[in-house]
Formats: sequence, structure tokens, C-alpha cells
Amino acid sequence: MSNNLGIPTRAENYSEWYNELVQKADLADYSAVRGCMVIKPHGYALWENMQRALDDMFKATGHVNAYFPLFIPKSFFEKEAEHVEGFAKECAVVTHHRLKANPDGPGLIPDPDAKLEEPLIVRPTSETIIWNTYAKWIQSYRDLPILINQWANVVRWEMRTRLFLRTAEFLWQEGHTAHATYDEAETESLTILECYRKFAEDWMGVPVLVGLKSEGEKFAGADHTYCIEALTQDRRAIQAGTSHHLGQGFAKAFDCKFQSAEGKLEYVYATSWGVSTRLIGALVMAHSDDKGLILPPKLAPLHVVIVPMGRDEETRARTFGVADDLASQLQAHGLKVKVDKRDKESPGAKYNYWEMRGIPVRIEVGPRDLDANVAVIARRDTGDKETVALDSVVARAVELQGIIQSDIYQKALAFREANTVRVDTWDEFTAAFDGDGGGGFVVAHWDGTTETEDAISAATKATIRCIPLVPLAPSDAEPGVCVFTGKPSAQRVVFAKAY
RNA sequence: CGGGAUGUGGCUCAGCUUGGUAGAGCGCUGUGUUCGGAACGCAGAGGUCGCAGGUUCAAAUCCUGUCAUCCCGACCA
Repeated sequence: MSNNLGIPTRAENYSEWYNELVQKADLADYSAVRGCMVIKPHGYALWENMQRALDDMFKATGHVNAYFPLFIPKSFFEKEAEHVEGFAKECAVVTHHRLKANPDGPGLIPDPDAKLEEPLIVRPTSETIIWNTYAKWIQSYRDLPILINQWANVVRWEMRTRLFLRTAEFLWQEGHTAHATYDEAETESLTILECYRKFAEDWMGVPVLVGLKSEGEKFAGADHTYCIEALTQDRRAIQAGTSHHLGQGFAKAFDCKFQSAEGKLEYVYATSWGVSTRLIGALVMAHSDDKGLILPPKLAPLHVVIVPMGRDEETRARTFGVADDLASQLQAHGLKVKVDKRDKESPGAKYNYWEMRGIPVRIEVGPRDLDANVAVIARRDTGDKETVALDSVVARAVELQGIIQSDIYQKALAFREANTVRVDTWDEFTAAFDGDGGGGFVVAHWDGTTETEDAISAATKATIRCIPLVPLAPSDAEPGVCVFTGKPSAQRVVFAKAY
């Protein structure tokens, strides 16, 4: 068994709490490579569950999976001006294809004779290689739409990294679609946005705001960007997914045209959309507590842990037997179950161990319970313990999965509501973002200009997280005056300090 | 890329001022007693003190250089 020391509380040091929790809950570890993390089996199992749910949604909406290269020729990158601007500063570049012994000392050096004619970029995102390919595939409106997703790793060379939230390499899915019309691409980007919302809320139990990014925050090269935004327990926003309507920008850059039914040559409309392992960070920050991780049952790699007790062989035979029996019954209900039979650990140590790892339900089976024909069930999210008749334990443990899934969502939703405020003056606005940590979601009027957005950001570190697609309150859609400039504003937008 | 700090068993750190046989807690291995919220005893394993030079009879300790990491700023899914 690994390290079982405690972690700081959220109140003591939220940032440290997160870092320690991610490691001690066995989600991830730092690696020998700067900025890159190792995703441990427990964390990866969580990611696999996320992938499965998302992949099913993509398939159900007509998408198929494919795979495009990790390396992208530098010249491809130079074709779309805004795209270059957005990503050039954080690209890893491959310049050689061979190493040789260093003639001037120990070790190896890139072989000067093996320099690539054209450098390759390690993909920070795949629009360019994909649109280069789509241009070959698309001739006619009959070839459209193309609805492809890929599960891949990407590299964005970040100055400062944080486990799951921002690392140089991360795992994600990126969908890339091609359409005959603007409206069809628009429908596509909104369809995916709805998948993301549904996944965040129904699977992760994380309530999200659904909205449009401002010009300043949109994807480099997009016509417009939609997003889902979650709130962490330290009251910061975290972007959990984005869906971009790319317009015809990439089609023009890669000369991707199709012949319409009327025989006219037209540029293709594009979308792209993605969610990453950052979702794991958002999940941790939304639900977990000072004892460790709290997982939503629908994504948990393990649903129930059973801790049998007993100091002598005879007692252990009894409790272990009952535990094994309960486990197989629970498995028959489709739950993943573990009986913790380690004999060097005390029951208390096992409770803490599994609580740190976020397992939704624990069943304690001790000799006193068996004498009374009961077992104790503890739920991870509230810590509540209940004594249940042995013949009702399985039904209750199954029932609790749904209850916990719903309760953690409701709790997170109540927290977000309690930390969403409307302000109308600059004094109120700055007061909301005063001090360390976040200030929750602040809903305020904005004059719609990038200049004002930048000035607000410079003054408060808060940025526009989104312009909600549906007003959070009916009055948010009423005109007003910008909180910063006093100029007319059509509607309120959501500000927050972001991860 | 600017400002600050730190590098000593797996982890957290002491030792450095004033040079003299490398330490503690946790974790790890074995073993016995334990077992209802982080059990205890006994016996063990494990460190070129970031790296390279220098001073010295002698360097974790003093000097120079270098590398790496962390924190604070500018950039970010």
C-alpha cells in the first residue's frame, strides 16, 4: 500500500489540496518529463469511462472515429493566419530524425546530416492536417457531411503546468466535421455542445453554463466558439469543453471546395470540438472534499468496496464469506465491487484508503453485524452510515448509486447558484473579484467590445467566460449599461476568474 | 523571458553558521501480537548529500561555475 498521509484541507490551501489529492487518490503522478504527467491506473480507468460515455454519444449522433498523424508539416500551420497566431508560441518542433554519438564529449546529439527538410510540428490540435486531407476527400456535395472524431494526444508547450488542468501533453478527443452550408455546421456545433452539457451534468454531476465565447476568447481561426463552463469549489470558472463553428476559414486555407447540386463550386463549412483530460480536473474540483476524491457513480471505476473484519480465523471465514457473497450479488447488478481482504491494514485504514480514492459506497461487514444479521453501509459523498438488514444490503447499495449521482449534482448546482451574483456598478464588480481565489460567476452588462473586455481583465483578472445561450435569469436579456464604460449593453454576460 | 527560493534514502525535512565516520519521522521488507475510523513490538533494507571544478590533511558544510525544480509576474484546453 502506498503513502497514506493526509492532505491539506481546502480551507487551508485549496491549490495544495488539489495537487496532493490528485496524487494520493492515485489519479496521476509527476513524470521525469517537465510538464508531462503519468496518468495512473485509477485515473486512467476514470478517463476510459468518460471516453466510453462520450464516444457513445458521438456515435449516436452519427459520428465515426478515425486517426490522423501526430506530426504536422510546418507549412500546413502557416496557412491559416489566426490559427498560426494562436498556437505558434506553444509548439514543439521536430527537426531531426536521427541521433549520433557526440564527437566532442559523452552522450548523443541530433545528427546534423539527418536534419529534416521541413520541420514537423507535434500537433497542438489537428485542424490543419485534417483539412489538408479533407480537401482530397471532398469533391461533391454527395461527399458531405463528413463527421469524424479522433481520440488522441496533443502537445501545447505551456510555461506553467498543473496536473490535469494544464500539462504540456494531454489526452482528448477532437471532432472535425465538414458541411455544405453554414446552417448545417451551426447545427452540428450546437448538437455537440448539447452532448457536452449532457455529459458534464448527467455523467460527471457537474452543472455547467452553456454559452458563446467572446471574440477575445474564441478559438484561433474560428468564426465563433461555444463552450461549457463549470465552477470549482474555490469559485473559479473552468472551461470544460468547446465546440467551434469554423466557418470557411480552413476550407479556404486548404482549398477545400465542393460542387453543389446546382453545379456551383463552393467552400466547405467546418466545425471542430473537443474535451480533454482536463475534465478530470474539473470533476475533482467540483465534488471532492478534505478526505479525498468523490466520484460520480456513473463514472467511478469501482462502485462498492466491502471491508470484512475479524481478528481470528473463524470470524474471518464468516465475514469474508458474507463479503464475497454480497460482492457477487452486486456484480450481478452491473456494479464493480472490491472486497478489501488485506490483513496488515486496520479497518480504519481501509476506510481512509478508499475514501481518498472516491469509491461511492462502502459496506462494512463485522462479526457484531453478522450476529445481528445486518451490515453497515457508508456513502462517500455525505459520510452518512446506516445499518441495513443483510438481505437488503444489495438493494440499498444499488439504490445509493443513483441517489449519490443525483445528490452530488444538486449540491454542486446549489453551490453554483449561491456563487452567482448580478452586479451593476464597477465598485460592486471589483469588490466581487477582490482578493485571492475566485469570485464565483458575476453576471454583468458589457458593451461588447474587446477593448473593454481587456481593460476589465487587466483590472480584475476576471474574464468573460461566456455569453449564455439562454439567459440565466429572464432579466439578463434586458438592455442595460456596461459595468465598466457605461455604454449601452444588449444583455448581461458571465465574468469569472478562470483556471 | 524578468523577480524570489530550494536541491541530503521512496516522501517530508534536520545537519551547513563554527569543515572531522550521514541523521529523524513517515513509507518499505521480515516477523509476532492485533483488527468497528489511519494498531503496536522486535529485527532489517535503503543515501556517489543535484552536477562539475576549487580551497583543505579532511567538504553535505567554505568558494566558483553549472543544471534542475518550485513560487510570483507576462501566455494558456
